[in-house]
Amino acid sequence: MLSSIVFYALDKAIRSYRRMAQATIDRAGLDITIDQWLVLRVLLEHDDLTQHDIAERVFKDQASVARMLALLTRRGLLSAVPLPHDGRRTQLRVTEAGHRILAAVQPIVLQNRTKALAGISEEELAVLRPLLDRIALNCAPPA
Amino acid sequence: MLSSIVFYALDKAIRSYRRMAQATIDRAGLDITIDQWLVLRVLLEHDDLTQHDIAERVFKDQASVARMLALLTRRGLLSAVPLPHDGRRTQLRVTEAGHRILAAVQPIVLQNRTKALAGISEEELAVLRPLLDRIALNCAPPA
DNA sequence: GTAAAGACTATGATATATCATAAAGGTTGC
DNA sequence: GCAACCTTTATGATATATCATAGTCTTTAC
Repeated sequence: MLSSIVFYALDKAIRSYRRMAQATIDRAGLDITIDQWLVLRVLLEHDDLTQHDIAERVFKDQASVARMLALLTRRGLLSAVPLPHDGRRTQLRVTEAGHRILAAVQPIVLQNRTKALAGISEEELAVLRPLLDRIALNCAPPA
Repeated sequence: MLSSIVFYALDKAIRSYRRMAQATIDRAGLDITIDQWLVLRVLLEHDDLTQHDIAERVFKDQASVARMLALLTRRGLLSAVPLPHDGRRTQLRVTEAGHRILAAVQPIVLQNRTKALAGISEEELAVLRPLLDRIALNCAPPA
């Protein structure tokens, strides 16, 4: 049975969470995806990252990050100022509008996490985390 | 920290697995995605499902399933014969080529699972499963 | 029987995932 | 200085995710 396979349950859990999270953001009238939110959050704290660095932090592909940055910039949530010492790169800064939307999304995300973890104890979470890390590690490319 | 959040670890675990799994299939010279494989597997055992039924089983969207079915049919892995008693639907049957690719992928998938779960005990898995199910349930729409 | 309601599939629009690669800039070795 | 190499970004191609909706067919209510 499909349902007996742990990877199926894994996939289902994270997808359920993402759907629920996006729905709550949409319902709040906020025009941003959770992936965009994640990237914007990272940039809030580090404005000197390459696309590759960002991709590593959010565990995405550089190409995906490139397109998300372009989108965020087009939407005015991010500004890209050319860096003087490296003609390839830009300094990425969250704009005023970006800050506003981050602030608006933040409490929603916290609520979502609480909702998603309802009925799960700290001890159980403490078991869960290393297992997930182990799976990721087992599947990581040889480097 | 991003890394301290269980959902991040969840996302990373399943993505790592998917990347690894797809890489092993590609390396074996098999031209199929793991999502297509999943759908094909379901159809192997049930050829009388609607797209909605299939979507539920593989936890995807009906629209995604529609496109995957079109693709699988275009590639000759699936055949769609109109059903006499319902002009909207077709009977979906895995073709000979479909059977061959399923058979070729099967052992790879088993190896991948083993690899991904290396160092994780049965008891740990027994803890993991209900936690994942609980998260999915907590996030499920009100119905 | 027929009109309304419902079920099923297909598709448009937009976003993300992934690989591969092109294009441009930077660094190193000499 | 320059050639070879490396880094960074952008983009093409294809697949999937999601919502919304159109189009078709079936069922239900009456």
